[in-house]
Amino acid sequence: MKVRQLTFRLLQVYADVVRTGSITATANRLHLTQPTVSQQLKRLREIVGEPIVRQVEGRVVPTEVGQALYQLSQDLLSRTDVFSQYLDEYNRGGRGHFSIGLVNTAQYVLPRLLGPFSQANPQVDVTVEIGNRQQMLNRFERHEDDLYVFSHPPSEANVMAAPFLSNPLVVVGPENSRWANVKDLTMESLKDERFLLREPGSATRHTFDAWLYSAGIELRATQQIASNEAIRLAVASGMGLAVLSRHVVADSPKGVQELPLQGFPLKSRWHFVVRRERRLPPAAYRFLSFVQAWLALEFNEPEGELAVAELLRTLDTERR
Amino acid sequence: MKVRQLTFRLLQVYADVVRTGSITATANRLHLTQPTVSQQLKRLREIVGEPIVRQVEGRVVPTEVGQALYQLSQDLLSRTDVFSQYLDEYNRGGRGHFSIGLVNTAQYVLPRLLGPFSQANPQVDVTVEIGNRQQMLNRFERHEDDLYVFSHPPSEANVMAAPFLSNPLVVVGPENSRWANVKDLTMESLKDERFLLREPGSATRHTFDAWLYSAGIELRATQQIASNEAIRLAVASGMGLAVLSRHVVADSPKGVQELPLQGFPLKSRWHFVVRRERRLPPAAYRFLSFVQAWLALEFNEPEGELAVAELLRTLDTERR
DNA sequence: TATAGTCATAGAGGATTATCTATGGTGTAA
DNA sequence: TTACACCATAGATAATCCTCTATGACTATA
Repeated sequence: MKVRQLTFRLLQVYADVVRTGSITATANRLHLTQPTVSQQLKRLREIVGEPIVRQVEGRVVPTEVGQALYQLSQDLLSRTDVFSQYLDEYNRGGRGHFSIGLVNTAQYVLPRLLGPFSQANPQVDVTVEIGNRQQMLNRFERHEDDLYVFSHPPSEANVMAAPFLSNPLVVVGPENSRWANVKDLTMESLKDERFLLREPGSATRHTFDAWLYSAGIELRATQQIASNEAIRLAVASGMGLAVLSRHVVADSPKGVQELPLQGFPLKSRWHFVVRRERRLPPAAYRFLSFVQAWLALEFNEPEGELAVAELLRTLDTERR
Repeated sequence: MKVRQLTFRLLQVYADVVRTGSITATANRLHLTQPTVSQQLKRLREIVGEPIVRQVEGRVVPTEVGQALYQLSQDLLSRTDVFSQYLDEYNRGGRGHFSIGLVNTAQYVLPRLLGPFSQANPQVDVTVEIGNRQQMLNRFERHEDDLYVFSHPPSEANVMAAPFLSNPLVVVGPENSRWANVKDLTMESLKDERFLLREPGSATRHTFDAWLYSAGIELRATQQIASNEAIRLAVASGMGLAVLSRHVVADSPKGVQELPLQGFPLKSRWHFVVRRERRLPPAAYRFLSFVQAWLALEFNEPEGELAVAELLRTLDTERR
């Protein structure tokens, strides 16, 4: 058999001829003329190298080989159909895979979005990558993920960012800290306190450093700890103060409390970041849509909802 | 997905690209140029409507959709391959089906050919139709079978017949018949005996009738019985004499014996009969080849072997 | 035995495909 | 950085395919 020349079209036509038992009927059903169908059959016979139909009492009936061919056709066509359905589902975003890269702090919030999404879309497989800002930037450079969450989006051309959720940075101290009820508390008063800081690659650290710099303040004592969670525990045990995302504290606030420092909370927002040139997997698109709806319902973040909507609109116009 | 335009060739090329991870390598393996393969991929992508490969560190790797497509390709190609193998086997005659129509007497001999053949070709499915001459002629007219065995082939144009086995018709009487040892026994002596005859549609009857007519003899008493077996039993129980194929008697000779009548045995031969315009199934062809060999080995019928060889040769030249 | 329906074949057009050579871009590795 | 390997694109050509109309052959039914 000359497999190379075999076409799915031929199989489709052939299968219909076998079903209807008539060349003319198939021609009508498929909006072709009768000679066209005849010729398709002829070509298929040449490909197979063997007669596949013959006429019996005015009906077109498959030969023995033809029957085997018919079964093959049905088999192949239905499998192709399954794939086609998979494709549709994939394009609808209800199936498939995407990966999302998170900066550390975002891991305290994103599960609240990813959880419901996965529940609603069990066929979607999400890979979550977590690291500090610098690590995520590296992944971003290498195009390793489909979607990123940054506090400060990399300022590159062809990058789109949607600030979807506020990420207030607050100063925290241990429970019953002596600064807790001080009025008009300023950084000046705290500069002799020991501050527990994230490592330099971290976004939280970066933001705080920038603020300190612009305020012209230099800290006396600092200690570097690479995990928000470790910092929270250290603060609780009285090792010092720290600047953390309010979400980190809100998540399990035991042993620490927010201090009412002037100028705080520092405002920052998490951004969804995507590359313009990279085609976003439909599942990721669907996730963004999901987030948009969820923001309004659960997070009361109308601005974020708008930003995501805008992002989706841009993605829409870019992919066709 | 545009299934209509999908080709097996495209899938073959694509599958090879995925396996090798290189367009150039595939081009070499398939004896194509690199741009050709590139374009095939492009076309396949257009058919699928989705990117199917991308480049990662110099290698061509399938996307998520591409992986699903690869699996599909493997699946479809291997199934097609199975069909292709079936086709080969079918053409070799080692697989498939044919039907053979036998006149009654032949059923005493043909099992000795069909049995070994089926044993040697377990994948071949044979339908055996049995009837008297007239019934077989009807089937023959309607093209109902692939192959026939007649004593007297229908004299039609486009019919080929190969006399493959002698079918001597003998006169039989009961064991210890008083005619058994008579010298120079003639029909004249027997014309008062009762003869048990097959029905008029039967070939045996027809041959005997013709012989009687040419010999100018008319029988006194006859009785018609539609089965060779029943006739044999009736003869054994002394109801009369009969003309039967020697094969019928040889098969289980109890209670009857051949009478040494002058002019007997009447010579006749069984013929394989096929229509010229009908393409013989390869399995039937293989059966004829088998018979040819078997005739020499087991039946000592060199003439038959030659006739079958001649038939096969003609069939060979007619089908290409 | 007409007649209507069904299929095969011939001929022709335009569209699509398969394949090539030549060339340019891009990323990898020395 | 340079060189090389690899892939994409453009342009061209011959083959093939798809589809049509026209027509002839066969078959079953009225």
